[in-house]
Amino acid sequence: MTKKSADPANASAPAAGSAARQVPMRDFSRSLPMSLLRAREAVMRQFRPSLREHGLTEQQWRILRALAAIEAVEVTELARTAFLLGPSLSRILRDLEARNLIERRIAKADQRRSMVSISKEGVKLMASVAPNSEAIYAEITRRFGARKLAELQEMLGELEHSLAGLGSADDARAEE
Amino acid sequence: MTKKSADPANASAPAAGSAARQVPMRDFSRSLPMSLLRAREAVMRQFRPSLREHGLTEQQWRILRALAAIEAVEVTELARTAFLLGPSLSRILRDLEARNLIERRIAKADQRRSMVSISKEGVKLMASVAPNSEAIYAEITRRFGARKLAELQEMLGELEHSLAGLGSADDARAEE
DNA sequence: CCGAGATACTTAACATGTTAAGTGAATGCG
DNA sequence: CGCATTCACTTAACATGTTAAGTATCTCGG
Repeated sequence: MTKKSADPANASAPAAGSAARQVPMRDFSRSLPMSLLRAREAVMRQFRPSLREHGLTEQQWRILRALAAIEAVEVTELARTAFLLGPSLSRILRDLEARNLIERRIAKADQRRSMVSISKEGVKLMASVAPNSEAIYAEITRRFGARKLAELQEMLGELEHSLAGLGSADDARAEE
Repeated sequence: MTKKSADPANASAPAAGSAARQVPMRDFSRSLPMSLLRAREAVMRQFRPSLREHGLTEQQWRILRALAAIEAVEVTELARTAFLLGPSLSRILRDLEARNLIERRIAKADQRRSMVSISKEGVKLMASVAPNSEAIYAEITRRFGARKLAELQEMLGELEHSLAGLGSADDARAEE
């Protein structure tokens, strides 16, 4: 495990065509999406092993947490809360229901909607996971600093807000 | 757009088996992983349509960008640069090679390693995508503010750094 | 009433994330 | 030299992300 071939820092000879040089791009490792991806991965890396011990994925855990705070929700509303796309949620709910961690019933007023709620078993599972999860979060907070953490989340919220309504709604360009 | 706000006619009866609200945790929507996820999604939502028009996924684009800066890399090194796991990279490289966007050859000194490089077609494709991509990035920067963006990325880097070496190496707790 | 359009999901299809196992090639050590 | 280890990937298997269709239900104008 010595050095990995060359050092890519300098040199940077764009090889074949000069097309790449005509459109110079930022150092890709410093792009915002990459920064966000790496930071999130660094955080999730802490939680995954604990969740895995309880047979839960990150998304399943998100759903249970979202359900724990309310009586029942429609699937669409749950998708927004847990930040999952409909198809993902649909699959996960099917599995969680098969494991008896959640319950569903059709809304009486509207046969299209189904109301989802956490089951007693789901609550028990949560109770066995939550302490560990909270401890990990506390350690992260301790390492990074509570104040900085709040600042970071504030900035993330602002970023999200400043991009709201750019590409989310179809801009109806009629450009085809 | 009928409002779905409060109680949709069924008045959400206290529900016989409702087990919610028994495991107190932080408001889950304010957790760090969720903040990071939402922020990243808000950003990527801007890029995906453009990439899609060129038949590229986000990950494929990351790989091409990483390759554009160098002559050739080993797969393992590329995985680190593009922040992809081995198996994902393996599949994507197979597809990119089939599309003639990259090239591969076995390293002479070590038959296990394969050196990957971008092809001329790959460079051409990049040249057709990069301007649009840069424009989007510029717009994001404009909206959020260049200084704040730099600050944010600084903090993300610190977060990543402060968590380095927590759960990455197996802690061999022997706690079971 | 009725049928066109909107809603609330669900399925399908393809691509990636994630972990575990497999394969072939180098290395190190007795 | 022989062979167990380690390495550098690749496959496999399952779960989710992402977009497009499909299905049943509801709403509303005529």
